[in-house]
Amino acid sequence: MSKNIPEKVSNRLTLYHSILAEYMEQGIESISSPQISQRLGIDDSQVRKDFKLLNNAGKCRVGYLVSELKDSIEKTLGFATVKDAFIVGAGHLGLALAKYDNFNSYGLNILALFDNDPHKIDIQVNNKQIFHISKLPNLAQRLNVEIAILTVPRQFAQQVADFIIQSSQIKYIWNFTPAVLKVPPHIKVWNENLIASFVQFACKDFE
Amino acid sequence: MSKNIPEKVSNRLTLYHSILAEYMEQGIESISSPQISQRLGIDDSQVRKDFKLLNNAGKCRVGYLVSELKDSIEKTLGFATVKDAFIVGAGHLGLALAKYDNFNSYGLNILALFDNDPHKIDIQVNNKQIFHISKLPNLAQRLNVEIAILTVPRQFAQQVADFIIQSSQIKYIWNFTPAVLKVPPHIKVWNENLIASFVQFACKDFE
DNA sequence: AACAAATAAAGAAAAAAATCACGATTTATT
DNA sequence: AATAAATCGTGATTTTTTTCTTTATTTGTT
Repeated sequence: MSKNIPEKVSNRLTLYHSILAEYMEQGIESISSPQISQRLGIDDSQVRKDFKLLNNAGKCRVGYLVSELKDSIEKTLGFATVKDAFIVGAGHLGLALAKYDNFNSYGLNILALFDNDPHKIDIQVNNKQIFHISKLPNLAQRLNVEIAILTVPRQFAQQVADFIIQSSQIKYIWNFTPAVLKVPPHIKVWNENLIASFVQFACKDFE
Repeated sequence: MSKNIPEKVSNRLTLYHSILAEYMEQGIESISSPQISQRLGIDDSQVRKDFKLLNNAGKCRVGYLVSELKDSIEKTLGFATVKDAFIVGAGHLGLALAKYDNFNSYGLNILALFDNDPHKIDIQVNNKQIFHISKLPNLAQRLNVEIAILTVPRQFAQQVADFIIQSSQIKYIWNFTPAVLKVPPHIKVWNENLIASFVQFACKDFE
């Protein structure tokens, strides 16, 4: 479905999507590639190339239809395909993600949180319950969950990853810890590397 | 200093750095490119090419010296150059970042947090105080802070950005909100786009 | 001492991504 | 009606990034 969209393109598509949502709210019906490119500081032909992948034709001198374009992006990026996930680690970051501004409308459905701190157990966050980590394998199986969002402190990252990998059917780990996890080949890890992100930010723009 | 390192490379360098820190802790003195490449699931010649940018020679049949390599990465990515920053928005995400596992050792020094909720004012988080947002312009000037880390809810993102841009000397915004900010050309925004990140994760690995 | 295996180094080739350039089309303006 | 301006679409070009290939070096083994 969205397999053939390169990473960089899908990154830009989500930014376009956000701008389009804004235009929708304001009742603006069309948008041009230069408008978008200026907002994002990129080349306008880049924007058109990206839109071409969506098979969404624009109109000369007018631009693209906001609602059509927005729908196309949602279809292409699979926002309608719901993927269930658990958050592992109910610290500030875990709670922030549990409350994150409509992850749901992007296809990510967070079902529950897990932690090992007894004080946190059974608390509800944004309608999601916090369970003890020992309940994870059982619940993952019953609810058929394959994605874990790892938000524990760095020093526990590997052991918690080991635990969920060997005791449950979790196959995908979205890793928010700075640790580079060691995992078997059938487990896919996506590193949300905030340090790297900051370094890129810093390298790109400072003199 | 690190201007000429491409984004992708600096991203990988931080991952290498994390692995190297782990090797250091374990007292392992040398590391080979295949070891690293296997851990990260990338090509080994890629690793060597990256290291070549660091001007750090390896030794055939042995590999690279862990400590030398780690130092080189730190120098190249400017971890020693401290950049002061404010966190704007003391919600869960803001607090998570304020407590984040040694941002400091990567050159990011968070001085304080800001919020508009009276209940949060004057609380200390990880030795950093939370101030009312109205104090930001003054403090930014006195402390000479040019970086704001924006962690407010999406619906307030633009107005808060407008406020800090026009009332203070903030020049760089690390934007953790899903909003695509409208800013004047002299302001640099770096989007930490969690939605995009998830989409890439989802597109890359699911069938 | 000779040989085999692992690895770095470096250049070549391939692939991917971004930018440029220009023709075609549409809308607005004179 | 003619002209101008804005914008799309797209092929060509350039740049960047990744992968492949080969050679040389080092270490361990027979």
